[in-house]
Amino acid sequence: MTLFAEVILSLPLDKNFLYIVPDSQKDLVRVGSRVLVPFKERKRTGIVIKLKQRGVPKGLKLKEIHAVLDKTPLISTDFLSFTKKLSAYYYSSWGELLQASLPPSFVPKTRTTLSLTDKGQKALDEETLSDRERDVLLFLKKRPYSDVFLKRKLKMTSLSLILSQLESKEFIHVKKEVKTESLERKRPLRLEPTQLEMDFSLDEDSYQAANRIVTHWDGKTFLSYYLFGPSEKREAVYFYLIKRALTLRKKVLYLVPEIAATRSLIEKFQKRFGEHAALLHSRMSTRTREEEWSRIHSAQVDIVVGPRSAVLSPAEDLGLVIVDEEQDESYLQRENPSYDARRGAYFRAKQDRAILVYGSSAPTVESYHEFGKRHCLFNIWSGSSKTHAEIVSHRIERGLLSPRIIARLRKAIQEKKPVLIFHFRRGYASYITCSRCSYTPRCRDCDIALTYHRRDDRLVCHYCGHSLRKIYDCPECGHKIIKKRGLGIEAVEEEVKRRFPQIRVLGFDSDVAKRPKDQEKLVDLFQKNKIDILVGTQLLAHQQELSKVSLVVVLYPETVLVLSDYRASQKTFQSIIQAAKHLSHDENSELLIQTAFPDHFSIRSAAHLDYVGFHTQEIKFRRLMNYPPFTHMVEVLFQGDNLRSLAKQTRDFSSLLKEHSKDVEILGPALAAVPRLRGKNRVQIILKSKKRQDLDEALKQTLRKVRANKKILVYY
DNA sequence: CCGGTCGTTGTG
DNA sequence: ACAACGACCGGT
Repeated sequence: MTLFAEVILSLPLDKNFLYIVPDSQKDLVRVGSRVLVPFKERKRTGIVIKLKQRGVPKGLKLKEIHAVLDKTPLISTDFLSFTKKLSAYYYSSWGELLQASLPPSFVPKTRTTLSLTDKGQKALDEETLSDRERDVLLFLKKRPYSDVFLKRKLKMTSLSLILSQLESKEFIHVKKEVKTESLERKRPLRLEPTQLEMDFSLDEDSYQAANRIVTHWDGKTFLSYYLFGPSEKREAVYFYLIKRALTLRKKVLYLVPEIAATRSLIEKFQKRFGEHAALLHSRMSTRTREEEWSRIHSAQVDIVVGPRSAVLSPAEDLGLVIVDEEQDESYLQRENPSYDARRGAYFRAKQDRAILVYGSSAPTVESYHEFGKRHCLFNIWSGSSKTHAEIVSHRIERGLLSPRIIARLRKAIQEKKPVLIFHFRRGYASYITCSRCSYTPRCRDCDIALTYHRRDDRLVCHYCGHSLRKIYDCPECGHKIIKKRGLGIEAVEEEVKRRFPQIRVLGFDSDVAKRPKDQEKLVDLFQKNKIDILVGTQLLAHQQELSKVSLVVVLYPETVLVLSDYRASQKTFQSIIQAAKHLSHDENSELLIQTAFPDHFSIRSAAHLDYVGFHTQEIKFRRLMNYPPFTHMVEVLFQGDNLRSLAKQTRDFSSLLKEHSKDVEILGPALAAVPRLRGKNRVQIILKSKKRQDLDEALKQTLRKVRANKKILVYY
């Protein structure tokens, strides 16, 4: 009897591939093993998801598995089932998701190296080549290159054709090789038991919450909760629950926003849990990541801490899954394979029958609604500070900073108190424009006005990063370009310096401090009172270790509000709350919000730190407009060079959707919010439906029939 | 007629 | 995704 294996490969396809298991490999291969398989003249690594002896379609010339890479299955059936559910929910490819869960070196594939032969060398002298062949050979004259690099560098269409011709003429040598490294490179484990430094001083309501969770926790039932309260109190409850999980000998998964993957968090965990904890984050070296992965996989650690991708970590037997700062959008992966780690955490916890705990001081409207309805939401706000807040109505035409703000700044400076100013807009001006003909420089690839950055005197596209030197004369009419509109953080910094030349002001944004290390440095300077006023963007608001101040100024939070996004109000509210978090708890601390929309409910309720008030209003709007959580919402984004063919593609897609739809609202096709990005046009279709099942049905049927360059984003 | 581009199709 | 294949296109 022949044995066959269904193998899943990292391709953007909803498809498995069938291979013959050669007799020599029969005893080795298992479901969950990595296998090296021939695929289109190359070798790729796949995961075995099924082994069978029958049910093989006839007339298919199957290939044999080349090698089994694992002595024992690398991926458990639980993990397979979890990733499958996640990929189905987000219309992502299962194979790509599985690949994303593994360190890159664990997924070897054929690498092609091209080099010039002696014969090719001669051919170069004899001039019997086409222009393109010549270009390729000249490039390879320097040194051998990989085909991928050559393709990027030469930007030639049908390069593969040229290469195969050159190869058959023996002008180049093609070397194909697969590097399979051994996985046995584990860091030796320090076995000394760590003295866990844990302080469980829970106040009354935190204790109530923790206690209720623990009472219903039997180690074999999936249950989920929401902790609504300030971060310090949430953390105390988390640690209480972590201890509980550890006594039950269960593992813990602790998700934090991307931005929080800082040294301080790492230190906190290593101090508390020592070698029990593994940390994952995006800026880790490949080597460290492999080591941490192996430690988690071999159950050497009890707690895994990391950003969204940590939901794909190989921890087994989870007892507790924590998602802190649940409102944070960095949990949503927008690139393929797209997924939302928040719902990922749900699938994961359910799979392992673990306890799932979300937490935030400003929850998403969706979660607050859902958990409130189920009575699984704990409000642990009691005893929190009474901040004095003030909304200053001000139109920017009358100057960037209102007189009232300036007066407060002056007072703080006199009292030698540090101040934090937030303005959620990078650069000096979001666009510049000619005062005569209104010409505005735009990105050549993205259809977006270029932002002026004064620090390096350049115009920058905030979508693709393309930049050019500032232009002073209008290319249309020759007039001087002078108007600067949509003033950003650099303008605020300049204004503060101009008003208060004697004090130390510093900007804090991704342009000043891109790397976490530089951010830490600036935070440290502020900590040591070497800076009087920090002017920052969202990046500053997210800094965990910033010392508390008695004056926080938020400028024009409506910059977030104007986004054409159904979550704009929520984002506005949340960004103010983020900023207000840096206020000290004493009586005199003050939050000032300067805005041109003083009556907008998201700004009003944020000023009073009144989440419930905000939620009550926002949920009405969501219900009225059929937005999540009252509907499930999916965005299908099409990208292409040619707008006309895009239009046809999307119209066809839309009419197919309509054919298969039952109770699905279809919006569009319409130009996406960013109509052009990196030289590609973008058109989107939005789907909304009360029942996820209806939406699923329509989309699945349509996708079966259509193949186009598109990206699917599931919002809820 | 050929070299090159573009869209479609299959990958086991 | 990527490569292979066939239709089309524009210069000669």
